[in-house]
Amino acid sequence: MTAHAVARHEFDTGAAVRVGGDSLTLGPVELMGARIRYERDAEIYGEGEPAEFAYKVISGAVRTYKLLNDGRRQIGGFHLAGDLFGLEAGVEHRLSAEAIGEATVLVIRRSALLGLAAQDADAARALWTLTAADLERAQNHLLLLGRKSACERVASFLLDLAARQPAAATVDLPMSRQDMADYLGLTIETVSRTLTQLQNEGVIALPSCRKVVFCNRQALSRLNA
Amino acid sequence: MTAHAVARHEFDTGAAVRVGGDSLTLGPVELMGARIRYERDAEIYGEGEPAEFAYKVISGAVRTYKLLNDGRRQIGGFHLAGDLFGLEAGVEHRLSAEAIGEATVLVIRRSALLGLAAQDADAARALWTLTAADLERAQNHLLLLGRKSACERVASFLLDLAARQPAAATVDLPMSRQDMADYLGLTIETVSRTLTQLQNEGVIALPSCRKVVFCNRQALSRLNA
DNA sequence: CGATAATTTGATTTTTCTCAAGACGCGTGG
DNA sequence: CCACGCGTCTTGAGAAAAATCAAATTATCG
Repeated sequence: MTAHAVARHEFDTGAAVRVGGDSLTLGPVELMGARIRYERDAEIYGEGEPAEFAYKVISGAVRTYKLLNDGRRQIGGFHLAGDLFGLEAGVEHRLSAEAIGEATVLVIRRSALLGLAAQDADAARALWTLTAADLERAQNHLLLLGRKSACERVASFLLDLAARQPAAATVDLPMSRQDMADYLGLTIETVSRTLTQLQNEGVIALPSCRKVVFCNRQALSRLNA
Repeated sequence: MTAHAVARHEFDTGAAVRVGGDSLTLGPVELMGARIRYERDAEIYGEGEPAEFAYKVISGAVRTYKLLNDGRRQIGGFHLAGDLFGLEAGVEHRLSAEAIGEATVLVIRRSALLGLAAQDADAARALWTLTAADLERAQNHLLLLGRKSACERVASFLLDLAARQPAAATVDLPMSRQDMADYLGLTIETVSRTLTQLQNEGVIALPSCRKVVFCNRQALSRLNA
């Protein structure tokens, strides 16, 4: 597939729209979006709001989540540089989104995507495929929350994060223990204790609380079940 | 929307394809599928198998699930009469599917749907929307598994099931306690105890272990959080 | 350097799981 | 029609996992 096809049909707008660079001519102009910078914990959109835009992380990280009426939170996913989020088939956002630390995102008008999909079958297929990828992630997450132990959840999480980060030496945790807990269906104390336990077992090292080094990836994979 | 539009664009093949009847002329012929009957616990497809078909439940119920290597099971969803399942954007099934009790399903060739989507933007949009609906269900399920108590999980489950069943008087449980447990991320004992507890509190009645009567729907809704 | 927030650790409680036994339901065959 | 056997469901007691409450330690930021 050509670079142009990628830009048009997989909405890899990061490649198409090297905003700040000089390649604005690549990709259809409708896909251009403004770059927006959000500060730590800033809301990007709320659950139930009209889904006027989809987003792509340029730098930083974003969490999407749902709340129960008493404030309990379930984080659906963490979105790192290059990840798309907030794309909806329906008219409203089904989760809320917030910046974790400072984050820059590219904003893409949903109507532009819909218009493109109405014209171009490959584009429509690409939108479907993006949503299907979200679904697959959610289904794996269900297995984690429904059937894995705390230790297995943490191990799965670390491996997943590592697989998504280019730099392989040490994994960076852009999110707090609370965020991890709310993603893993645990408490911060359990997350912390589990990390400590993995460290004591020599499976990982924690040079700082936001950095993880894999000392025994095989042991982690076994825990991944 | 006309009946024809429904058939073409929402893949409501049950309406279009009254197989065994005489209305075979309704709807595009590609959407026709064979009716297949599965017996109790029969596998319809397995995780990782090529997704040659999508399915629609005609009668009975179907469970879709994932397994961990040691046999732990997470049920992703229960599919009742009228529900579509097994539709994939990618080339393989991401969960396994089995009949719960005896079930009849309509089989729809995936290539027919893809072909239609390639021709017809509305059809393509409908496929996307179906996958998005699955995603929404999965996201609500994540909140349930990650953050709700056993009692809240059971209450949510019963309300969800009731909302999907036409007959409002008593809710029918087509699945075993084990199936419920594997959907709710609990054990059969906890499910059973929770149902008993709700009965003792006067919130539900259990005329038989597969039937539930709501005695206090408001109390259930409160538990739904 | 100090204040504040985040993380870790400890003690205890709660929830849910596990193991075990008994009850119930259902189909089969006498 | 009833007895039996088998699978499912319920109930109980105890154990385990994770949550909660609390305090101490460490990191972060001005």
